Amino acid sequence: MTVTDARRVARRDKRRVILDAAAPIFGDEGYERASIDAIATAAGVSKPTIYSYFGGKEQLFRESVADSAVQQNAQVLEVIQRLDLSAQGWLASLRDLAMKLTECQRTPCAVFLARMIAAETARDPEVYRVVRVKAATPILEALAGRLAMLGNAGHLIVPDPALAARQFLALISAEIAELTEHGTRPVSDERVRAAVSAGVDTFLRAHAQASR
Amino acid sequence: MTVTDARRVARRDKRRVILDAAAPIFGDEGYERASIDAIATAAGVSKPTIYSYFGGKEQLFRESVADSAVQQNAQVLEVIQRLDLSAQGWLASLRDLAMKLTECQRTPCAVFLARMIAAETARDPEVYRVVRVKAATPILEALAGRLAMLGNAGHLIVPDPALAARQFLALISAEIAELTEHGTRPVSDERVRAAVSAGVDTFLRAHAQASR
Amino acid sequence: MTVTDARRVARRDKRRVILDAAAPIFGDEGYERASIDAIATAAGVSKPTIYSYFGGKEQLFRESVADSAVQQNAQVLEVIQRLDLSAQGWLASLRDLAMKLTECQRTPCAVFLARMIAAETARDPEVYRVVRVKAATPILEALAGRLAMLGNAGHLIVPDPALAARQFLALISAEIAELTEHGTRPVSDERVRAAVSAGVDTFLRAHAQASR
Amino acid sequence: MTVTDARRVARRDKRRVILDAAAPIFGDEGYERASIDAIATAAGVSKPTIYSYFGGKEQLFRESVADSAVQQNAQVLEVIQRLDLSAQGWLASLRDLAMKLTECQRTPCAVFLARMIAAETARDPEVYRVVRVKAATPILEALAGRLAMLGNAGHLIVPDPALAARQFLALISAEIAELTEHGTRPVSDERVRAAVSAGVDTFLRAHAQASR
DNA sequence: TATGAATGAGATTTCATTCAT
DNA sequence: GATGAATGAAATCTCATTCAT
Repeated sequence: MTVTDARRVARRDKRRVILDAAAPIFGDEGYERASIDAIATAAGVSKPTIYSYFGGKEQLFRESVADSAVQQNAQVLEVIQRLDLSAQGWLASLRDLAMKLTECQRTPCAVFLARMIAAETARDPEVYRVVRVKAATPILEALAGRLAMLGNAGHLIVPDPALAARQFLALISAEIAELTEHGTRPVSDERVRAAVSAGVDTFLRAHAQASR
Repeated sequence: MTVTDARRVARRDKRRVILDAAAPIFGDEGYERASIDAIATAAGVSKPTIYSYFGGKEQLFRESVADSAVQQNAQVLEVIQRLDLSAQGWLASLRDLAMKLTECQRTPCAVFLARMIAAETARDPEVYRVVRVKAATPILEALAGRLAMLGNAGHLIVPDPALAARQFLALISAEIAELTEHGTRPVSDERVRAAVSAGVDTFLRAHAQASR
Repeated sequence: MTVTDARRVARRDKRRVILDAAAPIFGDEGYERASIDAIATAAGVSKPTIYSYFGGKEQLFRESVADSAVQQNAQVLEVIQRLDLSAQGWLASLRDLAMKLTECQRTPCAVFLARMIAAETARDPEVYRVVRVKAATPILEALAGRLAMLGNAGHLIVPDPALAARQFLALISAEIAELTEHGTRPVSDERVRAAVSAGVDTFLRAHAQASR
Repeated sequence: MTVTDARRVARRDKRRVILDAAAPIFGDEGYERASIDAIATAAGVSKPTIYSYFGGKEQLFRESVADSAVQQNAQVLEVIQRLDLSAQGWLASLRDLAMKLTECQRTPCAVFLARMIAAETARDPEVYRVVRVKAATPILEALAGRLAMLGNAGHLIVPDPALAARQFLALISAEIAELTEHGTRPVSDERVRAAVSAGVDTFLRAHAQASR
């Protein structure tokens, strides 16, 4: 490995350290309240270092959002790909998928993304766009694909898989915000499971085969 | 009318003027970026006047949220109460209700509330709570009541009206965020109508009578 | 009593009420920190009333100082006039006078005056001047007169009574500031008495007749 | 000298510059009227620099008082240590000491301290305490020690040196406040000398050997 | 390259003072 | 004559950003 390579790796490492420090602070405080000072301290670097790596607060923020979106995407895609399509297993596996997706949504990373989209998209539409490109769309497409497979296999009626995917996500989280008081109250897994299940039930009823 | 009454009215009017000026600024800029200066200028009063009426930025913000929640509640409740329960009318009226609710959700007032809940609840959980008490819960209960009536009338199967209400709202807005790119892009009524309709369709399929 | 007279009395009463409210607030907070609002509330009147009676904060302050000086003067003069000049009584009476003067110095009114002179004379020399005219000089002259009488009576040697008066006051308070930590600590009468007595002793030694 | 050392020196220098700028402004204006802006301008630095060095107005004030107390202490201790104890010299030297102490008391630094104690101790008792620890007590002890030496040498009768020290200071300044109208009027050295001398005379009479 | 030091700009908040009733 | 309401001006303090080492 050459000296230059070593430097490039060091750079990448420090980028990672800064991004990992930035996300929870942006997530907890919001864009405005989050101070570069706090991020620098948390990352164990000095402020000018952050400026040299990212250029400014806004850019750091965007990269932080994009980075979280990528992480979120990877996590969720893996979950989706595990859906069992077999005749015996698909139903239980779909319920399981719903729970796993809900867990992913309650990850600090996902909470951060959701908050930033809601809070900062009006100020900077790029925030929404980057999350859509790096997470929302791939996730929806993957989920739509899997639901289509369930349709093809004759387990469900899925005339519009993309729509079904969106509705699936909407239904399984329909009760979550109220249940957790927007993330300000801890809730037992039991109750989360019940809420998610109710969403899956409705989804299944809406897409059931006539015979069922 | 006595002098005191006149003063009380003047006070109330000025409160209104300030609240009306504050909501869009908080909504556009978020709590931190919104400056008292800007709100004062928009309201046509001086900064100290705002402090004398509301005590401080945080209190003004809370009152602004509460005020918007009350307005939102009034608007939505009126829409819900217009649901036609008759055998011939209920289906078209339910579709119409879904559209009207969606319109209410895209009102500046509702956009403001949604953004503030997402952005500021982590900082101040009271934000979520006041909106729940003054808007979310009454709206859900009213909607649940109406859906129950549709159940009683034999038009739909509604074993859990409160759940059905939440899912109804979730389904009709499942596609809206993506469609409008989180409110950053204008969208034709046509496309909104299609998105809402798809949600209603799914809801109906999930709650259909066996005979249908 | 005519209507006009009644009004004049009412005016004087309200002046008194305001002055009585102002002195402790100025005394506790200092000129800058004391707010007209607080004084108005304490006096049970509105701010504009204070402005109509006194013209402004600075004038209210000056009148408050002058008023306290007059009160202080009256109190102290009465104490001084009670000095017993008789051969048997003068010594005990002088000790008693020293204690009474010290008590007068620890009165809220006197503490207020002392603080205001030290704190505000640099900003407004008139503060010192008015206290000197209305309190310090009359008090010193009265005390000097009494000490001269003790000299004439042959009890003490007092070649310069005015100087002796100043030194008497200086000596009896030489230990007080340290003892009370500048008024921030309560101290037993016992210890105050001892400190004052030590001052009187020194004074007596310095002005003793040869025979003593 | 390393880079770190150079920085540490630079920091210390800038601290000094700020403290030197702050003392006269606090002294002239008092705590409340003194503005950080004015101090920053006088020191030739920006406001945030002051905040980074001292944390806030209150802390800057305390450090300013402590710093002045240390300076005052150094100055006065040096004067006291010069007291000549020899049989031929002590009397003239004591008179000289009294004058020098009076000059020290009229220094801007001492005026600042006296004013701040009187004006701000009620708000923050720490002000008095720090001055006592860093200046008043050491000075009194040093003076008491010297007076005790005069007693040991048989020049004066000094049964309680600490008390004698306090009274000495009280007597030599008994006339100063009135003479200078609390520092608002310039006074000839001649008159100051006479006032101080009168205090020393009384002190000497009170502590004279029987033979004298 | 990385950093300690410094700052310009702007935020909230307070207060003495005046106006209109 | 007395007051509720309103405001201009100024205070403290914070922060993103840059410079010099």
